[in-house]
Amino acid sequence: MNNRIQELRQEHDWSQKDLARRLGVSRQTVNALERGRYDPSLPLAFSISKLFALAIEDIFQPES
Amino acid sequence: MNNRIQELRQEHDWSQKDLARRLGVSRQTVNALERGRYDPSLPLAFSISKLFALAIEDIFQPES
DNA sequence: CCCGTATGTAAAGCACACTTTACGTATCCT
DNA sequence: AGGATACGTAAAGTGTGCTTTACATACGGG
Repeated sequence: MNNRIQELRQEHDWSQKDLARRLGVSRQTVNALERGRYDPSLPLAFSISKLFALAIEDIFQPES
Repeated sequence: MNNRIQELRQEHDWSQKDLARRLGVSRQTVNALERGRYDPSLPLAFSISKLFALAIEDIFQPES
């Protein structure tokens, strides 16, 4: 699962810490998501989607 | 997180077992999702979304 | 009555999503 | 040089997503 989190975060000039705070998760979680270490839960994916005002499908793309 | 899985499955006249097979998960997983025992992983949410040809947002709605 | 199908649920186990604490490196500013 | 900020990562712990096996109930068709 690829995602555009880092790209979107940088467009907003937010640090990982800033984004983490806005999402209510730890900075390490944001880092892990950006680096593709794991996928977010569905609720967290919705939070990200709402924060960036984009559809989940516009932020996350399944591998194949 | 509410979802319309049962409704969509029934529209297609599929048993939980049928749906599970199409999604590549166990019947118990489909049952648990329909009954709201837990949310699917993001990859599984995408599989469901593709199977029913609907956006994730049209199948899953965050509680608040 | 029996059999097959559909559904709900439980227990045990594994992998992953996420946390806190902590440490390392790089960069920038004074 | 020193301090602040940003990022990457590791280890240990908790809870959840999903599996397999298994059992129970209900229904419909022979």
